[in-house]
Amino acid sequence: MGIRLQTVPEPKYRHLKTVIGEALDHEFRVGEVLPNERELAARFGVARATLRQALEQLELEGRLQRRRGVGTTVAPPRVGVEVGSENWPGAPCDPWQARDAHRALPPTAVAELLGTGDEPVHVLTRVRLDEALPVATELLYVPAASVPGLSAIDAAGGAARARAVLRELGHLGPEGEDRAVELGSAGAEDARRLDRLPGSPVLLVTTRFFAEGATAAVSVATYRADTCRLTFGADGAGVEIAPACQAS
Amino acid sequence: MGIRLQTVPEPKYRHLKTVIGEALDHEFRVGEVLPNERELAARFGVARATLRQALEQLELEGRLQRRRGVGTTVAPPRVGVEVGSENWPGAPCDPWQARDAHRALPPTAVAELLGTGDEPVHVLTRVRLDEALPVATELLYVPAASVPGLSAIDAAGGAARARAVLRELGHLGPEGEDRAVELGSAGAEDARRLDRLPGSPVLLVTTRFFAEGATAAVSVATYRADTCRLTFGADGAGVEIAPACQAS
DNA sequence: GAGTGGTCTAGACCACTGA
DNA sequence: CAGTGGTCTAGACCACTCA
Repeated sequence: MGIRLQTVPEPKYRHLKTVIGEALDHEFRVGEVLPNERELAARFGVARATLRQALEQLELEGRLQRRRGVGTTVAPPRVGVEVGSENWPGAPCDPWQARDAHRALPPTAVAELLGTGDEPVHVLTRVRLDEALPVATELLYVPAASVPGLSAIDAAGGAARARAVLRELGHLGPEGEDRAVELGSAGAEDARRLDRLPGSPVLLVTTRFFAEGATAAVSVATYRADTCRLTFGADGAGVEIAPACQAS
Repeated sequence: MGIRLQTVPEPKYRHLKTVIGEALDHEFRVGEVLPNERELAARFGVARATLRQALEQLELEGRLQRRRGVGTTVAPPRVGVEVGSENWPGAPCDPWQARDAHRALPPTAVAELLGTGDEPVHVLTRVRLDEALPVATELLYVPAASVPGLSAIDAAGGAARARAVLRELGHLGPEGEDRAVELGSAGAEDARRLDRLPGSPVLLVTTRFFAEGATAAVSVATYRADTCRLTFGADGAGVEIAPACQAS
């Protein structure tokens, strides 16, 4: 029989994806709105569910943006977000904005990384913006031992306390960090903060910060997978690194 | 009206996801097969499509594994794959296996990174295995200028030629690298090599390798998002890095 | 209130796996 | 071959946005 090039016909939704994808490249501009789903489905002669399967994949790839009640628009290229040489929490260039702080027991997975048994830790909630749009949310777990200068029970709550913890963290001698990236889906809380629906795909970045021979903090950051490209700066010579951090 | 805690009921599929997710934690072991989709849908009193929405998200999170003709099984924890201190292509610890090599025009995006205008480059196809299972595929683009020792038109094809290119690359003086991670979906080719369906979510890792003041090569690697957690080794003191690479 | 995408149903048939 | 997940249909209603 020779080589089997196309034993089985390509599923409709995949063909649709190709066709629409090409149309996006040639016939649409960034921000332009597509015809609505019922219209598109009719035009291609498929059920709406089938069309949606194609649109979902294009959205996953960051080519489309869909918003309930509004419509489907052509997405801009993903923004590069520097993660690799992310600054130590509390350092002047730290791109995160503190929102809140409280004390709580970390999830067991985090507790293991921190090596603090059943002790409660500081939990900071932070947000990372790009052009005023949220691109990530973060939970930063800081053991009490990492911020000895902080009065154990401080009445200051919320953002003010968060900044106090960060200030103390900034005084430690950074010794490096450790990172893992994996795919996840946004929980209800994260989805709200990222202005997405729960279940949207996100990139989960877990970072361990080391100082003075111990794990000083663990960060679990949730980046919008549709709009973000995580970048890890060059660690060699001859290449420009982001220059000085700008005040903002 | 006070605080609105639950204005709208949670969608069924999301509730299903929670319920099944908890069941996975408590009542199933890794590798165990779940009842089939029709059975589960009936048991939960929902349409099969609704059930599938829940299963899809659980699969996205790496908690389930579904295979046509076989069934749905509980997935093992994701494997950590070291990416950060990935060795220079052709170095002795390089975790990739060369499969093929040919000369071709790179995609325009890659051509821009390489800075080789319209010139064809070497394109190596490589695979990365973990425990004998493929976790990633890669296209490595190597400009002719990076491998001057290679006879321009060498009759040796396939894996042999790929190894020749890598050998030459290994002679360069590495000056660092540059990396970006984003979400994508597997193309037909990648899907086949990764033993997944086309369109499955993947982590796209684009790496620039620098040597002698120029971009020596660009790698576009496609990691299975369901089974992989990309790790970026510590760059500080006091933390163990992967020891010597074992011959394999 | 009109129009959008999001959820859901109850079917059907197909492609693939493994016994 | 029987049983699995994958694709597809033609509807329906809901939640949300914005004029």
